Amino acid sequence: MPHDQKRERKTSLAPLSPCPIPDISDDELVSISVRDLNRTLKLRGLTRDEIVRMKQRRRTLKNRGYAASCRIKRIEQKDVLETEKSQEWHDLEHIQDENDAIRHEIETWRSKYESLKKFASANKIPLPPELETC
Amino acid sequence: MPHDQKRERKTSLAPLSPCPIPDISDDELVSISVRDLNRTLKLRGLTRDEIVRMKQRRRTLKNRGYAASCRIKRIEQKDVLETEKSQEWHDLEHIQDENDAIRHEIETWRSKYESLKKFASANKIPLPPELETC
DNA sequence: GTGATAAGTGAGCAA
DNA sequence: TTGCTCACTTATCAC
Repeated sequence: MPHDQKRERKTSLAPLSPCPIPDISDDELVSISVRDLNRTLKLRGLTRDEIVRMKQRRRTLKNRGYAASCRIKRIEQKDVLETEKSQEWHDLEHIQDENDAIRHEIETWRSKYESLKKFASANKIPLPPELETC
Repeated sequence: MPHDQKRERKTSLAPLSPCPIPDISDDELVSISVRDLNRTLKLRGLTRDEIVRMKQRRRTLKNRGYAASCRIKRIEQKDVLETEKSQEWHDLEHIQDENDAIRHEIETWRSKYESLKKFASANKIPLPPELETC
């Protein structure tokens, strides 16, 4: 069995840099605007180093999300390709059937024509040259 | 321009654990057998900790290779899908043309048949009922 | 232990 | 700064 389930980290994510502001969750940190983040950081009186680490933490969290979208996108594109391929296969099959039906129809008309020719011939009915073709 | 060149790490890879045996290259480390590795490690009299680190380094290097194959495989599979899709498209186009040609052929035979019918009708030639169809 | 793959990290490009 | 994607690391899973 090639492992079907969606895999999930059992370990807590790398701690990143320890968060200097415990009451800002990761979710908040990534969604807050830069402007608001700066204001908050300033209000809390964080050191420059702490600020840098918060910025980096934010970037990392964002990257985590980008990576996820990137993987999802890849899977979807593959899915689209497979769907289109399958659709084309059905189209091909359909047109193939149609083709067979048409070939059969040709045979019908050709046969009708032959019958008339045979009838003419059997009854010694002369046909004009342009109708003698074939 | 969406960046076409094959990307390459500019930074030296994560140093992993500092290599306790400078004269074993990464290439050698991944290709050597476990048996030989153990022998070498023992001969050099490495500490247990150093041995563990060497083992981990080996595993990481191997994983690096696996990841590369995995990426290549993914790209190739996508390539196969696209190639097949393109092939199917050509097939479809081809059979479509064929279809048109056959439809045209039907018209030819039907027309010949009609001409004979018209000839019969114009010359007051009675046809047996089974040839009157259509 | 080996190989494969999902998720996460960091670098570099593009906008 | 943001979003994406590549190469890489790590955790897991199957064998």
